[in-house]
Amino acid sequence: MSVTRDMTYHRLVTSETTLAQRKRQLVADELTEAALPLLAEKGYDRVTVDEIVAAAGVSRRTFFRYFASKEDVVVQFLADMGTGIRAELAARPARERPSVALRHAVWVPIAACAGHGDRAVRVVRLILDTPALFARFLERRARWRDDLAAELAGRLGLDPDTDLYPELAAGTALAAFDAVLRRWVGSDGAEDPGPLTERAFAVVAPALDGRRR
Amino acid sequence: MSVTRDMTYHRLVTSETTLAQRKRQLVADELTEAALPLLAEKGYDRVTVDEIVAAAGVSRRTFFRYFASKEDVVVQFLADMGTGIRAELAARPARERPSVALRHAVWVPIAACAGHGDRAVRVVRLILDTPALFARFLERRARWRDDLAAELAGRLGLDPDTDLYPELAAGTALAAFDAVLRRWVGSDGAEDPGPLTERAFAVVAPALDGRRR
DNA sequence: CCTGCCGTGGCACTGAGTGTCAATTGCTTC
DNA sequence: GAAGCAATTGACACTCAGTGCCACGGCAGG
Repeated sequence: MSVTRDMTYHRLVTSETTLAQRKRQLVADELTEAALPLLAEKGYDRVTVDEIVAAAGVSRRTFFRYFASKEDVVVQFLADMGTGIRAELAARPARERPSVALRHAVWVPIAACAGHGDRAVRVVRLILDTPALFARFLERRARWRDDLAAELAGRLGLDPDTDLYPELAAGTALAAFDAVLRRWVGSDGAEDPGPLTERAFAVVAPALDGRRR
Repeated sequence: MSVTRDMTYHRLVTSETTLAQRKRQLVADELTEAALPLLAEKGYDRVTVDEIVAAAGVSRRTFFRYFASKEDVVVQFLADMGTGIRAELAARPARERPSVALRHAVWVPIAACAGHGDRAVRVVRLILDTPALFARFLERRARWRDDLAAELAGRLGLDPDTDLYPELAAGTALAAFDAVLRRWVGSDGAEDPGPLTERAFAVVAPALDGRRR
């Protein structure tokens, strides 16, 4: 990206993020803040990009400099979650049972949702109910699975090309994630996702911890 | 759809499918036959719908009467597979272990792919490598999961609103499906999907057959 | 003051997808 | 065989997402 090259020397480093980066984040937030209420109220495909940019007060062209597609304005926040999940798995103790380590990894995005209350419920519902958004979400999820599988293979010293276990375990853990997410949004955020997650992993754990590889 | 109402009385019923339906299938096949080589060779997003219809000898407008989107010309065949999977699960003996019944259900689309040889390899590779197609594929897959979960709940007498098991089992079985499909296409169709499927379900079975619900 | 850099807006263009209508085809009925 | 009827098709126009290009304006440093 080569965001900043020369500026970095004299100023900041104090805040870990560049001024330009923060300005960029500001505009991106402005866009999403303008978009989400519109999309939630009228429905995804009944809102045009022109309406969004009009509400945000920027030009149409600028929108596509911040988001690669109309879908991304809703879904992009999932991107960094992927790294968060993998990081959590990497941070778990090496000898911890896979079912426990994976449960903590998957808990990262669930906690992020639960922490944002009704706001997150509305966004997730929008995603799950809009085919185009749901498809993008599943695409990201597939990348999460690959990340988790790679991390698992590394932690267990397995060859991911030979052994089916890593991607099966990752896929199974994310199946649990799906179930929890759906229940949670199905209850309008009322049901506590913590016990839900434990119940889901109780069902799935025998496959994750089983000795048969 | 109300395809035919009056005609059905006097003619056919012999072939179980209407003449109009077969004609429709003929045009649809013509389109896919024209599209797949083009897409496989040049890459999905470097082929326009205009090129496809030119190769097939129909108008652009007709294309969209047969396929709701450009993606569907590649992915549509997955739609009927969904019913096939569920039907297979419904046809399995009632007391068969879930891991076995689900393995047979998931074997339906795998066998369909394996039966079509190199042709299927190319299509599946195209789908897995093209983000837009992959996303659509995952969307279908999610519907498979819902179908399987509903069927499982029925067969086991579980309440799908209370019990997490049905959708977890369905999701886990499809995680196995994913792994097998990826290995199979990764080996250019050389690896036998049969043993692969058995290995995958051997890993996953403890969760599918476990008593902890 | 000038100069190079960057973010932005405006504009034109491609390509997917849809509504509408007129022409055509095929099949029934008189 | 001719008129009528339903369904399919092709052509045209239109909306909207997404992209390339260029010109304008602020803002740094010399």
